Amino acid sequence: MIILPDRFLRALADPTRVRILALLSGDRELCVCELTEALEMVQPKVSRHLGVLRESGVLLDRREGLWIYYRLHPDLPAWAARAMDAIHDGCQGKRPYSEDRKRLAAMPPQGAVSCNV
Amino acid sequence: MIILPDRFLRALADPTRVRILALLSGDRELCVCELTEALEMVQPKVSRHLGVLRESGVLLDRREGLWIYYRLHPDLPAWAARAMDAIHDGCQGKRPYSEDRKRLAAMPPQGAVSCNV
DNA sequence: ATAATATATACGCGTAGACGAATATACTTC
DNA sequence: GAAGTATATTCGTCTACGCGTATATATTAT
Repeated sequence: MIILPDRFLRALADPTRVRILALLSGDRELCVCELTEALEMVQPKVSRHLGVLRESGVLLDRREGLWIYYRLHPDLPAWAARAMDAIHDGCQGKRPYSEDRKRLAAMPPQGAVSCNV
Repeated sequence: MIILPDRFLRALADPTRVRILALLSGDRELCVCELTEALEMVQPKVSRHLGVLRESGVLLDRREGLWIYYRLHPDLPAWAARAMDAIHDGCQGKRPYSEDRKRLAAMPPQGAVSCNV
């Protein structure tokens, strides 16, 4: 899928989606329930935003059993990857992104427990 | 003004604003009527979008007589400047950005004629 | 002061999009 | 196949926002 600047930037134009991307930056791969818990949001809300990012080509998903893992799309054009990197930097040490990371880090390793969604 | 990723990305979430930024990238400084003509849009529309970009801290304006010149805000944090650069790359050679540039290049030098807005 | 030019703002309208709640789908296990 | 778990989608509602048109503001020139 060809991703144009227009479409790409539209996809990033929501606070929740920026938080999701901040969590997925740096080659992380997370399942929906991990995101849901780290962001402290209800699952349908997270899924909807993931859907927007997926359909605009920013994220790629992969199913593994019951879980669906999301990560930055590996075929992102170079300019988009650079932009994501810059944004990732911009989120460093700022709220609510650092709190999200903290919550994520405090979670038991994936698969250890069932989701409580 | 402190510009957060959230706010920054919101400001870029419109096709017209991306076109404006593509024209202002690379240390260009343009007045409203130049942008209006290059984008082939009515003046109030351009002014409104410039206002959004100005109020979110992405652009800085400077008055010189009747004209008001806009440019990328020189105090943009490093991450935001990098993001702008990446986006600029993403616009290279694509429509409608290259057409906008072409129209801009074809215009008589600024100040040579009065605006026909 | 008046006119002319460049830019900004106000107003009313229509649409896109975000939300909560409910429900549907997909997969696994028993 | 029935139950349980993870994720996605639908629906109705509400708000944010972009648009066109008209008008206001600011500056310069006569």
